[in-house]
Amino acid sequence: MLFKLYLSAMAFQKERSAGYLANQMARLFAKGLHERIRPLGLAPAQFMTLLPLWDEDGISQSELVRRLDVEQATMANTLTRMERDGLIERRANPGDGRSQAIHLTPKAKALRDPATVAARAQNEAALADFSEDERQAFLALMRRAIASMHKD
Amino acid sequence: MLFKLYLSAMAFQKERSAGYLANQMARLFAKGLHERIRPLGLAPAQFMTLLPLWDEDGISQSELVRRLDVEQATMANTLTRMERDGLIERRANPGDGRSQAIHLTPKAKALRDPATVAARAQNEAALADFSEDERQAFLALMRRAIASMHKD
DNA sequence: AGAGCTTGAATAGCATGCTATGCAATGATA
DNA sequence: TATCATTGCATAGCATGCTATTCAAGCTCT
Repeated sequence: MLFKLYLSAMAFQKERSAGYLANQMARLFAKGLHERIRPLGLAPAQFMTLLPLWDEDGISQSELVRRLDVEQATMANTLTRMERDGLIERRANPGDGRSQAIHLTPKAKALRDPATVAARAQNEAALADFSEDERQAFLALMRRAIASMHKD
Repeated sequence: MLFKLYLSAMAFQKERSAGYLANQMARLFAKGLHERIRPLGLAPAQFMTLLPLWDEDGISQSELVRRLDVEQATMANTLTRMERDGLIERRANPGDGRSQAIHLTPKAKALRDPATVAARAQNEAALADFSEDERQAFLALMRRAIASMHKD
């Protein structure tokens, strides 16, 4: 197997790299979603942060970090921008002086339907020519890759 | 089909959203790659930018933009950081006073092998439990989603 | 030649993410 | 109870990306 000796010198083809394609795909998803929800005054990370809050208002920042799997500092900054934009309020948590309860404003509550519709439309645009089986397979493969990288 | 009427009000489940999974997957790829190439003094976007340059030294910024599909402003900033880090030089292009030829330093040329090995290792970590067929299918599905979003 | 369009880059400003720190409120334990 | 560890957040600093703007160099066309 002589070719194995030359593996490290072989051209690294980005079109065949899962990481390269994942980056490009994620940027296109974010860009497309941003265009669709910009009229609502939302940015992608704000939409993502609203998802758990629409289901359960008043959870803490640390709970959001757990559910969305981003770093605490990232969430703190996103919440600051959402507060600035009138989407959330940080209220003192009576039970624990360290944590704050994140509450949605009426404005944020009203965005649930249109924002959800926009996000579904973006997913549909990406998977337009996928069959139902292909969609399920694609989601399953992404979940496995995520789980595999999470192990480290 | 009454349920259709309630589609917009249905919970948007992030685990079933291709865009959400793509974002999470891309972040994990970038984080893992960054850890692996940090000892080389490289960041992910710098590695990506080196790929076309290792194949063809001296191309222009606009050519890099075309090959890597990022915005011109993004590339300009990445190149500024790479110049700062001693990876590239911007030289005047004799044929066209507007463009500059991007040339690799010996330091950048020497990083080709170890950086390529690191990137392959990250892809392998993500796809560790994928069969060869699954890997090919995964890459093909990502390329199709990218192409579909590119149409807009 | 001169006006106007096109192209290649830089810069400003902002959103997302990450790591590293620092700090205050809790909790656990000797 | 005094000390130490843990937990919840904020902030600083930086890398990537994007849009919008500006500027200079080339090109076109009359």
